[in-house]
Amino acid sequence: MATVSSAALAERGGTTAAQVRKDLSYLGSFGKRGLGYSVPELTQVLRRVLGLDSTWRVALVGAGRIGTALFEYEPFRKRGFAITTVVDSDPAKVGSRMGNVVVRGDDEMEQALRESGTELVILAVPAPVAQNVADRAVAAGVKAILNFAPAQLRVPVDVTLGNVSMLLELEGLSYALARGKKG
Amino acid sequence: MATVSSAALAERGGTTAAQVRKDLSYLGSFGKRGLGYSVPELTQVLRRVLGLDSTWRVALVGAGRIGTALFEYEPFRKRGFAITTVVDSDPAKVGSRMGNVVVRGDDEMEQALRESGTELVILAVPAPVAQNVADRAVAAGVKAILNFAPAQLRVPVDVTLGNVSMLLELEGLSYALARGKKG
DNA sequence: GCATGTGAATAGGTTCACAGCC
DNA sequence: GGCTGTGAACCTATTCACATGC
Repeated sequence: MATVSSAALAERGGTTAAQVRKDLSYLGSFGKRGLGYSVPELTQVLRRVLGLDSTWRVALVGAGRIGTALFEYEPFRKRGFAITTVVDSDPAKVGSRMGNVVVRGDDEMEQALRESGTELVILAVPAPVAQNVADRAVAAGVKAILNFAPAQLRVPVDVTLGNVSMLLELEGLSYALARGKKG
Repeated sequence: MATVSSAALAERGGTTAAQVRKDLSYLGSFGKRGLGYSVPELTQVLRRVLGLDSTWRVALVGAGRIGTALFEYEPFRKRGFAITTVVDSDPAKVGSRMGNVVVRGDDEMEQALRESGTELVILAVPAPVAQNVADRAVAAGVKAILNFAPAQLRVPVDVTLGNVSMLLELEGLSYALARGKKG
């Protein structure tokens, strides 16, 4: 059984079979009618499309509690996202090691990003400074930012921004709880 | 100037004025034509609707790196989300203190959730055990779960599930980078 | 026979545009 | 005059349903 049906994928992913088929159809038609999708072929196609077969230079800016946790976050490593540059503004941390990466100072950020050829920055800094750090990262040639700060960042169109909104999610649950009491 | 226009809100929030007006219109019509929205009134309404004037009992399950970081995450505290129960499966951690909260063992989880009257659980456990822990939390009366594990959880309809998908976001950026190289 | 791939139908959500009110 | 509130137009995304091919 090296094959999987759209219904099975939907079941796992919490969506519908039609949705799965429609989405996959945009990547070409490599399903076998009457059978389903070949698992090896499917993984290969998805890895390629998602760019998971390439290796991106990833830098972590902000080595506070969240940043440190992300540095060692297993799911990132498992999928091949290795953080090779770390920047922090705390002088006490600069020069120390995280794994085998030496923490660079905030004033060296642009240089560190450029010399490592970083394409992707994980931004784990306090909200008030997030926009400023993002601007500097963009100026240093970064093409994608994963923002963990609860702040609405503005970036140029050629830079991709991803947000991890822990606070918004929590507020969403608060909303649901408040509604639930009523209804 | 204790008033703000939909255009100004849109500017800050990275959306459009029409969108802001449409959304706010569902909460009643408390804007003043020709002026905008009263800031105190707007904050009050939003706080009430989001349930931020209520205090929810929040428990943290999983006191690993991510969990510990969340426990001390400033934006949560600032908005009034205080974690008053912590559970971890590591015997070395059980009985130790985080702030002034004593860490409870995994086998005490249901009891700890029940005796604290927890409505909301922050789930910061490894993906393979996330569903099992979620099921147990639901059985213990939890009504909302904020899941940090890269896993698609299944919960009853009367339980609200929020996901913080760090890995998915990162994969999304990988996709954008891969596309960007081509186009 | 069974499951994909895909046009057609539907639903959902965003944008337009303007009447209404301050 | 300026800005909200909202029906209508529009656009995007999901669901349906079935012809197609293994």
